[in-house]
Amino acid sequence: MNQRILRDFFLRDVLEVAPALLGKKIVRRFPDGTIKKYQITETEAYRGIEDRACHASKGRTPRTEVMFQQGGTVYVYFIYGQYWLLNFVTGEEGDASAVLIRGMEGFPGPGRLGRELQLDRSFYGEDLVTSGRMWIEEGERPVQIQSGSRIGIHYAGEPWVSNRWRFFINGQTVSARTPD
DNA sequence: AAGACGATCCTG
DNA sequence: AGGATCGTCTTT
Repeated sequence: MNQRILRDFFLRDVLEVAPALLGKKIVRRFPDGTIKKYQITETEAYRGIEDRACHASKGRTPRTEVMFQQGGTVYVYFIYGQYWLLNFVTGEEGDASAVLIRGMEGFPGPGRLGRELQLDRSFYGEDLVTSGRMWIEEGERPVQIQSGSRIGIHYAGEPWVSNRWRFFINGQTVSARTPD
């Protein structure tokens, strides 16, 4: 039941992992020792260097470096001077794909969940399979999964802006803007 | 060295 | 509708 998700889960195509994460729980052990679990409600897939919306499409830089590691690695980045966004690397080493965690129960929105989880630079490169402060556990299987286009990537152009690579659980609060 | 901008959120 | 706020990348 409270079973940690292991490496194999993450070593698949990001388009399999992103919807499969819905309903699973992010488990966070905070610095004071308390442990909280949050059900994942919304995700987005970013699929390697060819995906113009994916940060890895800019190549290997200090920022994108961990995206090229094996699945199960955490990729966090700081944006708009305020928010740490949470991503899980997927696939084999070199695939450079990742899932953006866009919402979790009670905390819709990637910025808000990052704040709740008290993310910071130190999570860059964290391993979800071995970490003692953040990992993933099994959860409820979603009744229905919906999809839509990804948010905030207008610059990417076709087909990337139109690919329905955002996934969310039916009935859950989702990101602002029309859930086409 | 300087400028532009972003996988966001909050306020008015 | 617009401001906050700063790391990263691009351009000089």
